[in-house]
Amino acid sequence: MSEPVSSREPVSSPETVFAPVRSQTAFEETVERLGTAIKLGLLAPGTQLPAERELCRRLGIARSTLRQALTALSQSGHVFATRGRGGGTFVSDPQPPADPLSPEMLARWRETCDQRLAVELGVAVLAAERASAEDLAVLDEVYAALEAAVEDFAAYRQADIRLHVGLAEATRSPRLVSAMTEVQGAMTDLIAYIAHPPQVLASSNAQHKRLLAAVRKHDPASAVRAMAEHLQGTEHVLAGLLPER
Amino acid sequence: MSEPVSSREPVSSPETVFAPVRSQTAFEETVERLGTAIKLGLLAPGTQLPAERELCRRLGIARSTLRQALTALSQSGHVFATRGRGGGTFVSDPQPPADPLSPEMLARWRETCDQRLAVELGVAVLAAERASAEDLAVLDEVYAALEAAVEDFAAYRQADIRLHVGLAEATRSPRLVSAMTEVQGAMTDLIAYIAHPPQVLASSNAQHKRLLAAVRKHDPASAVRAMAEHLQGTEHVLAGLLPER
DNA sequence: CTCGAAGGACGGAAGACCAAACCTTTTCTC
DNA sequence: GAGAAAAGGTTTGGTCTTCCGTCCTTCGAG
Repeated sequence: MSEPVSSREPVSSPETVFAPVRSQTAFEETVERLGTAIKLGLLAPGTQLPAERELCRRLGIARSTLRQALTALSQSGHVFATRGRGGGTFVSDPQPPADPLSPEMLARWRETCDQRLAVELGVAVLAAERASAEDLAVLDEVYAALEAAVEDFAAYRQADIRLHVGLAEATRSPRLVSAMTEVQGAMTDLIAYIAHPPQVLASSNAQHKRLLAAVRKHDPASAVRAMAEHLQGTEHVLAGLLPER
Repeated sequence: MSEPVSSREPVSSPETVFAPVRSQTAFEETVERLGTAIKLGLLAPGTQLPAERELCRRLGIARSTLRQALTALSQSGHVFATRGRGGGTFVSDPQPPADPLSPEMLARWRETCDQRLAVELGVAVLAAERASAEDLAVLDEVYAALEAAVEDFAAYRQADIRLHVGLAEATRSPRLVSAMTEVQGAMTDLIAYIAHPPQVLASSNAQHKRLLAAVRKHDPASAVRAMAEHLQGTEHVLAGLLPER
């Protein structure tokens, strides 16, 4: 080497590189996955889960591990199981009350919003590029449910999640779908205890409407604008109620 | 129940909910983390890693587990270790040639681009909102290195990564930083074997310039536009050379 | 020459996960 | 009504990963 290369010092961020490596166990991840799917209503109350022997095969884990997770979810009241032929594991109805959100969750709320911003903007662009007619038909249905639910926050949030997850599915990108469900799960924990008067939900719906219109026109730029505005709404609400940083 | 509720059927996507749960071991995750940090140049050749006893503490894993990872990285030629006082583990210089990308990686290249789109758009918006004067100074430096490297793809790619990771750091959101490094690692694998003539790099730099200008003006909308255009460039190149789906 | 800091090696304990059975309960079918 | 079938519930044993602690080896600084 004739000459020292310009920048050989560590340019940045060994903090991120050497940050703790958190290895979630299969048990934990299963509880998380099924739990959020239930909390988000992706698995509606009353739904029957696949039989244990098939579910563990689909999840790629041992049956004993799956049973650990199901036992945990059953003890927390999210599912219940009945024995015998025709039995099975079912999503509880009604669901148990949400547990209070953890302090560390609350401390990192802005990071959660940042993550959501990324996922939602990406989804907005790709959904606008790729949504098919069938996708749009489904989304229109969900939007109708959304308009019908401005008076009932629980139902509204339910439909809201279905809309956003539906958009993610329209991108045909499994990773974005799971990223969306994950981030919506985190957002639900944050949003749960915040009052949402009907007029807020109505204005939120106006944004939904413009978002869907942009997707229908296959106009990614407009979709991004509508989505960004939509997200800013909830972020401002949170910023007003939660401690900064 | 007096009346069946409107939509109680599973609305969508049990496929995603019941998708296989991959449980990465601590060993694998450590190899991944350190390996990509090295491949991306976040840990430059010649850099000394922290001592094993400290590094395992920072990573939150046992020393034996860390040593497994270091042994793997040493056998693949990415690092080497010297014993005795003043010794340590160092990033190799030069680095071993990149191994050919796996077929499953190649098959999912579009998903990787989708993920990148989300991360980069989110970073573009938040960096435009939050970048400080110091952040911009660093980014300007990196941009200068970028302009000086249009003739040398390896150096260019190196600086390119530093720019994008630098933007992520400007968001002050650790999750976005790690998401960025992860996705850049995946992109590097895809990009490695594709010819990049100087004029392509130059036009790419024009987009970088507009991106930085938008960030400097704290104009998220422009930043998103510049970033989107920038990403489309590489995506079109890949689409031309890689099999669809 | 000695001390200390670094990598290197071993061995046991604990826990997560898996695999393959077998048991119990319930219901459907003949 | 008897039995088959389908579901959850239980037990056992084994493998693999990870952790923890201890000790060894090397070699530069003082």
